[in-house]
Amino acid sequence: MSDNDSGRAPRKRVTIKDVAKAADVSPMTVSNVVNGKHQFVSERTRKAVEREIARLNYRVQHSARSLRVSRRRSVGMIFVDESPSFLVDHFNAHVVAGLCNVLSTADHTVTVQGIRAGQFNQSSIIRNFAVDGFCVVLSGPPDERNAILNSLINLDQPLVLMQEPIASPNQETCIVRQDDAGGGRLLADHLAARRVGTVLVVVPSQNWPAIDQRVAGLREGFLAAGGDVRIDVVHAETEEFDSARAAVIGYLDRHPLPNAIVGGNDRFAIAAMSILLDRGIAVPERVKITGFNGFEQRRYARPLVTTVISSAYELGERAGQMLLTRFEEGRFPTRELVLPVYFELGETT
Amino acid sequence: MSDNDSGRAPRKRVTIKDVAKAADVSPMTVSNVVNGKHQFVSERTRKAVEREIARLNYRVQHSARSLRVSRRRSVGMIFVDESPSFLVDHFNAHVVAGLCNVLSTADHTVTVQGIRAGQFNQSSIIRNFAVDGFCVVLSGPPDERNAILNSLINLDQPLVLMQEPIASPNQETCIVRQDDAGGGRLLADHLAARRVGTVLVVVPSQNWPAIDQRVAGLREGFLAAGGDVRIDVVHAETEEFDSARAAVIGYLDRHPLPNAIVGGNDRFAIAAMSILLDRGIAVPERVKITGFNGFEQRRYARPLVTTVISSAYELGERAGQMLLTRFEEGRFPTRELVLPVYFELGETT
DNA sequence: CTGTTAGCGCGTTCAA
DNA sequence: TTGAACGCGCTAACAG
Repeated sequence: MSDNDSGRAPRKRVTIKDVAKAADVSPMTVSNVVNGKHQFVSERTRKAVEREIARLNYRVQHSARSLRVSRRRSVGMIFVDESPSFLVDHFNAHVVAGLCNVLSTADHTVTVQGIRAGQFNQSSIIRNFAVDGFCVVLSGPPDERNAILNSLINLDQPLVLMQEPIASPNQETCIVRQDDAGGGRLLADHLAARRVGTVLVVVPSQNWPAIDQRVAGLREGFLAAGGDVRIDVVHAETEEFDSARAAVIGYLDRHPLPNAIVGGNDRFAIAAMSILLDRGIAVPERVKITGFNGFEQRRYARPLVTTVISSAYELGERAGQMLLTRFEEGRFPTRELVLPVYFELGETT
Repeated sequence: MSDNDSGRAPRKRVTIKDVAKAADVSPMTVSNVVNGKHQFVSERTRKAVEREIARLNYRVQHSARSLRVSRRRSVGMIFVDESPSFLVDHFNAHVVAGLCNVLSTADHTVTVQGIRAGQFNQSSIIRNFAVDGFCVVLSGPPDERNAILNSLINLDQPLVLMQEPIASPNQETCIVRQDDAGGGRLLADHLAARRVGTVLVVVPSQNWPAIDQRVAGLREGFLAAGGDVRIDVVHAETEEFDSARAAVIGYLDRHPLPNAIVGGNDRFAIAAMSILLDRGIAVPERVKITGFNGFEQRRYARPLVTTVISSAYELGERAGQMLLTRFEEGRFPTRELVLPVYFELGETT
């Protein structure tokens, strides 16, 4: 392996000084080489320094550099979510992936954390993040979200709020979201054209602003389409598949079959559909079904659900870009960015 | 919002000194309060200091603290994966969630990064991680994995390797994995008992050690069960649903229908099943199907696939615990940890 | 219980 | 093109 690690004694950290000594130059020169300030270093010394860096296996000490330049090259990604498996949601997973990939290209690092709304203020976790900015997905009822938002703002760092329907409250915060309400309207138009008269909407009881927007858009769309549509909403206790199923079963036990079921996301749509199929109710003939998000998992269920496609990965990328330009240019390029969503016809309508 | 942010001038950073001055104590006392060393601080001064901390909105400067104590309280989670959406895989998502939750409880932070095998050594990204240890999921062919492993070892930091079948190469590295081979054997036993004579195994061409283990266990199991089973393996180009479908279609075009199809994970199993259903081939009557992992998404497809359950979340938790005790006690409690897997009967066998 | 001193490793500033 | 001095904010070690 490396040439001289016979013992397991913790080798002393190799510093810029050590490299300087070995290459017989000043520490400053090493620093210039490390940071690519080649204007200040002759080709020959640079080569020599680089050789010593490799030989000694030198790596910069980020805490020292950060302390000096007060820049961490790092952003914190926070999910306020009741579920411990906050990343299992595909939306979240895509956002993180997009964010990470954009930021790592610019040599930045992403620190992830899921946290329950109730613990947010107690927890020192967020305050302990050593980052230059945050990207946050909030959930929970409006007043709780607001309290968290205030804590975040008090951190006094660049902040990207994902999927928040509110306006950016100040210069230091920027909204990145998709047009969820528009998605709801697309679904309403589609269903209205199919003469749907009663709709069941299935959503988690955990309050996600994006899902609220979808439902609001749905209502709005039906209203605009004229016709007299009855919309019932049921709340599943948790985000889980069985929880959504239970909510639908509860509803169906007490109400006539609706003409359509709209899931707050594809998982909920598929859960609802599974019950209809269990009961031999034909989809889409007797009941139409639509979901929301359009991630790959939707392919597992048949018939394929009609949905509205979210660009979650791109949302993450955009958030990353926003933060990067905020870091480089001192301000966000825009206070709000809204990505479009796309209607995707499946076999369930 | 906060009481005095009239201007948008970047407020100067509040340091321990500022708090000390305001509370009329020495910086050291503030430090002791911040770090909970209450033995060294009287109740009264502590209260006073805490009041000033809150009033001035003081937060510790982690780079300074880290520089001083040479401890970052942070770990890096790395996925060597060809897919940019590395977190969309439920296994990975669960691992991250488990790791994050355990570590955040101990006031540690997790930095995530997905990286392509080919870029690993070029990239300065990993070297730039300011962390106390790494948790890594490797993929790719053995020699490539080995090269990466060596780079990682050269970082000279505590290292947890997830899902690697190898033995821990040194004191600083620890293996955390599940018994994938055992899972393969469970599946083989089950299928052998159902008199399966020909098996198609569908795996991604990207080389995941865990999947190799599953297949090896499967072979072993069939061998042990006696009988003369023919096992064919097809490789899907990517990890995607359609890619798996294409691989299965290609196989079926050239071979008679196997008695069973085993997916390297549930997604692959479900993709294979979708083709059989398209063609009106009865599952499980004509072809039996099994998957691997048992995450919730498996519920979307019907019939429900028989599978082997992975405890990915727990794997992440255990990795976190390993690292924490390594940090606190200077050594890993064990060099290898193997979690069991569980057979889960579905409707496809 | 509280204060003082010193220095972690780096990069900026300025002088050579 | 290179070097020396200094200090970023914090805490270990010790002195009071």
